[in-house]
Amino acid sequence: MQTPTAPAPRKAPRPRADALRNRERIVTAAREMFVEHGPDVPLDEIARRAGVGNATVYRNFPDRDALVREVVCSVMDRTAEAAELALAETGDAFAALERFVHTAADERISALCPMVSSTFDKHHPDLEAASKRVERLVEEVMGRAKAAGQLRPDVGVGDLMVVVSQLSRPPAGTDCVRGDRFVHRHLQLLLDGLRAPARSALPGRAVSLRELRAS
Amino acid sequence: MQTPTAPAPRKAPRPRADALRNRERIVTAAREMFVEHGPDVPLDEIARRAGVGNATVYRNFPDRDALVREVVCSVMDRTAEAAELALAETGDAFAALERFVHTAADERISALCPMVSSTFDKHHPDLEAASKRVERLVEEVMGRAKAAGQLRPDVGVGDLMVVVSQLSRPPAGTDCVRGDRFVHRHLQLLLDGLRAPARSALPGRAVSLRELRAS
DNA sequence: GCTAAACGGGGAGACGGTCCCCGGTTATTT
DNA sequence: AAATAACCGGGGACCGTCTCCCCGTTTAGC
Repeated sequence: MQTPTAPAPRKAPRPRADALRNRERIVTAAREMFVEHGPDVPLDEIARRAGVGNATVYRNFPDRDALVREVVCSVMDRTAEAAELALAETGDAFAALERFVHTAADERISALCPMVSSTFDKHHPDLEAASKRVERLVEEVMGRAKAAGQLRPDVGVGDLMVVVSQLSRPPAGTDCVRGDRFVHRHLQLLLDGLRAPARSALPGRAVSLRELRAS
Repeated sequence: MQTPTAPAPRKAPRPRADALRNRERIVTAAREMFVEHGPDVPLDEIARRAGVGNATVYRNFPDRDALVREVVCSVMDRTAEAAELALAETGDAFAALERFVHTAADERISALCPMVSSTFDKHHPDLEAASKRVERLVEEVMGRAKAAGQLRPDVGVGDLMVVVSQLSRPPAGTDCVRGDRFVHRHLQLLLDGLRAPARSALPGRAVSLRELRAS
């Protein structure tokens, strides 16, 4: 009774193609909406933006947290890919870091703000995996720039993630069609501040991703 | 029938002392709540945080916009005072700028984010007055640092206000007791990026406060 | 072409925010 | 110190909105 073509060991009726496509569209829409309107945006509006019926959202995700988690994980993956792309740049190490920062902003890294929220399970396995991967890759990007004496040594992965998130986030209450007119400008300011040699001493200590999760 | 002691020209029954105190407490509470939870936070919670009954809020402010406007104006005044304080510093011009930035963050400058919101009357006279004052003073602080060759010339008042607001704003969805542990650290990074000579060219143009208001 | 899975719109139920009412309290006046 | 008027604060009604289910219709996959 085994269908040799389908590797379905048990109860794996592979979902329909349009179902997968819709799920993807929902995650994409949710990412944008979370960035623009915060994590409390009505699910019905996410559905509308995704071009699907509201029921499709509720079918795919048992509750809001599940959707938030999926969005956060997907953004982490995108961020990780941005880091890998930057690492492929074999030339100037700081240029690689710059590329990573600007790309991460475009990939809506600020959508993982809910990660530090109180009502959010930070210990979900998917999440910890994605988190580890990002931290390792970004650490690598930053490490190279530090080793080349181009990046100040007193900043951590957490510092970078928070600052880029904050700078690329749309201002509160904005119905931001404004887009990212200023974002890359301001990111560039930050990057100039990150260059070695440091022009001043920072208060506090370099922060890691782990410290960020520990609310 | 004139009471010579009270300079009440017409219908100016000076409000009771506790009424004024309560009004002030409400504005203070609202500032914190707007910063932490955005401009849509329930008015009842603002009342709770202020330690007054909800009716007192609705009595003092005809609608939400009135309260928001008052908060924005008060924060602008605080920011202006921070700038004046910085200008009093007759020594190093860039040190004055640094002092201003850190103080503005502590004074909750990010509470004037709603100013760029769509549903907000940007042409109210009180607001324009406060706005003018802030722009003039910050322009002066930055001008001095530029003249001294310490501040890169390709940044405007708008750039500074936006960046400081964004960096000092609590991450979305945070019930932020986290406080500003990292804020001053990250502001310092920014300040290092602001120093002359510029380490890179910024995309776009220097932005003024006016451009910011023009949604 | 058949079947079962997925879709989408409409609507019931519940939750939460806004705003008013009114009995009690407190500051001010003489 | 007593009178008076303004102010306070909690409770509750109204209303908009979000959530989530139901069911007739559509569409992918065999």
